[in-house]
Amino acid sequence: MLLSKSCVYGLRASLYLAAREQGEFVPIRKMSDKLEISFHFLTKILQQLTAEGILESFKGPNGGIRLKRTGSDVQLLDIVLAIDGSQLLTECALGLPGCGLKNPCPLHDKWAETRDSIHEMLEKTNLTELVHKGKAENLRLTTEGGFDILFDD
Amino acid sequence: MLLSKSCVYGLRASLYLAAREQGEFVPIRKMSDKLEISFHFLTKILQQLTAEGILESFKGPNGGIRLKRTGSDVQLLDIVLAIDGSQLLTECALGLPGCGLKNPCPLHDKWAETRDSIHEMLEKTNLTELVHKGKAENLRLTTEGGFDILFDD
DNA sequence: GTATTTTAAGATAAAAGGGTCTCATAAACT
DNA sequence: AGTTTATGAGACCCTTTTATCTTAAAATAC
Ligand code: FES
Ligand code: FES
Repeated sequence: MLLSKSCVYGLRASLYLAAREQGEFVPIRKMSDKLEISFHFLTKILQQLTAEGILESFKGPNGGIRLKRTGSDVQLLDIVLAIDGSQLLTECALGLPGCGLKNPCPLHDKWAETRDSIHEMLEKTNLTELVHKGKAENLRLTTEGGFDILFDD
Repeated sequence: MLLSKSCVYGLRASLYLAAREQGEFVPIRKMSDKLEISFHFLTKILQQLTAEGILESFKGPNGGIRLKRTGSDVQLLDIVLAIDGSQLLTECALGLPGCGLKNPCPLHDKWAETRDSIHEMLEKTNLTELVHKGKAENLRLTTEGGFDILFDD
């Protein structure tokens, strides 16, 4: 798989937050219910994103999680790097150490090109952009439900 | 990681075979030594490729493994599909079931495009092509050694 | 200050991927 | 035929990822 499950959950949760009112703290329990992700597992992932300064948390009643920056200021790449790290975008396709530093492998040129296109896609796509699209076309963030599930509280 | 370790080992081994004399059976033990892959693990992977009709095996003394078709007739995609299956090229970037069949996710359009570029790269690259390049520039198939390690018996 | 709501942190368990080992099978040579 | 060389097939183990559970800590409301 391109992205780890943790990373995918992180992306789904971030999109969910970006789709809600800016400034509103959303409890993790609510997110885990809506997005059909295990509460405890999601909690851990959100902790990583909070530690990286992408999300912000608040404890106690009326607490929860929200975006720290605006959705248009968070690129998919930020989330992928925070959770999966940079391996996908730096590693050798044949698993050899030091891609780009040492003598390359036969696949290097072609892979570097493909890898750059992945990098560019992640770097140039922000949350708000996807949320607009998702709202307009009622796309899904979960197995069944459309984007509208985010709003029926 | 884009490709599983098994898949990467399968690719390295296939490149090794394509670089050797067509028709020569190479013992797995020799390959595992040259390519620095565990013998038993490599054996399993090669069995998969043999079952898929990409490689051919022969038991007993002077036996081993060789390509069943010519190197120019084996695309990287064949090996990736045989070992990792088609998930990478068919799955939803957000891990939702039924990408392309059901209502898409917000990332679908962008991911489908990126995914196609991966698909195209794997589909249009054959073993012989990479072997030529590898021989000409003495590229590496292993941590340290160059392509020449394939030939000092 | 006590109860309630919520995140934080860490221990633990289940599942998957990666890797090892053993025995069986086939072919060749003597 | 028996020994040697080699793949085939399966059981087994280790590590990482994924997921769960338990306890702590913080903030609020009363
Ligand atoms: S060295 Fe293999 S992809 Fe760069
Ligand atoms: S539905 Fe998500 S990538 Fe196609």
